[in-house]
Amino acid sequence: MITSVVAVVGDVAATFELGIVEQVFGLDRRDVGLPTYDFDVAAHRVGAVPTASGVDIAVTHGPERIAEADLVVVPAWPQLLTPAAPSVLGAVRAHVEGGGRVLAICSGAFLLAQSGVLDGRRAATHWQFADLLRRSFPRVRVDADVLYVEDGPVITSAGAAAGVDACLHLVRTEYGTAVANALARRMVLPPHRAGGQAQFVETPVPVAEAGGDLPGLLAWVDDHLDRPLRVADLARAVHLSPRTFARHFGRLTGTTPHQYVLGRRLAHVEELLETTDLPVDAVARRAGFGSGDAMRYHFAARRGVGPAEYRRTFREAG
DNA sequence: CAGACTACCCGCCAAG
DNA sequence: TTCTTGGCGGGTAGTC
Repeated sequence: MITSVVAVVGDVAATFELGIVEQVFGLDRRDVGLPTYDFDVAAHRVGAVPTASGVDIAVTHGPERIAEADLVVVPAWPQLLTPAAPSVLGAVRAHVEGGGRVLAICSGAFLLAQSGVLDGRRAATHWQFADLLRRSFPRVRVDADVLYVEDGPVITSAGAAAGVDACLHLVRTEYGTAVANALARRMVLPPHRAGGQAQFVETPVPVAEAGGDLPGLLAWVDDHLDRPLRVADLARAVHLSPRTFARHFGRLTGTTPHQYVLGRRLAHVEELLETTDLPVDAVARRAGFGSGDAMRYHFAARRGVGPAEYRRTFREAG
């Protein structure tokens, strides 16, 4: 359970990325049933921190705040290879070694890499910096093609907006799909941005631009998950050949039609497990799986636990 | 849980 | 020429 969150900034703060973290962890949204956190911003020393636009941020906490946090977020590290203060790096390292979680957005992966917590781990960063990160920290397994990566206690994400997906993913793993969806609704994000993959997401972000009826089709799929939804049928629904449909689908969503449907089904399963007492087999059928066995197979593969245990965990967490 | 059957999907390529 | 389309093969993932 995460109750205390600290965002770490350096000599220059990135307002957009910091704003994402503030939106997710810094605002009181108890009115819609969302959890609240003790949220602070910390730097290597207390005082004014400039932003790229010249507006200063007043930072009132030093590195010692990191030790109190359950979650450390690095919204960005615009200094890239410029080393962070040893006190900050040490605190981040100790935090992870003590079992704490960290989340980096965009260039924030550079601070984590400096601290050593990315050694041997998969990591994402902005595509613009992926090569630099790889060359500078050979022990980090940089994945330039994903929105975000979760490797043990460490989550790293690509460019700024992917930080939103990473934050939602973290909230989902800590508090469940229902809470993450409520947060997404409050932030006016489409629910399917909240993907459903356990370890990493290839790019489950449908972009509502050119692509004919695809966005509409995705919404329709979400409302009819209990149907068979074969790829050939979906292709016919938008008047494309299966081959062309799959190509457009991949370009728009970064995943394949079948994998997308599977992801949506699993997300629905999670929600039903959390919010209803339906038997597991009934949950499977409602989510479009032909059998409980088929559903358990995928659920365990992506979530690491079986559906029954998943439900028990969330019921106990209350 | 193994095995058979089916669906998926990605490289390839000819055609428009 | 360059780009998109859509059929095909066949290895793989998914289903029962």
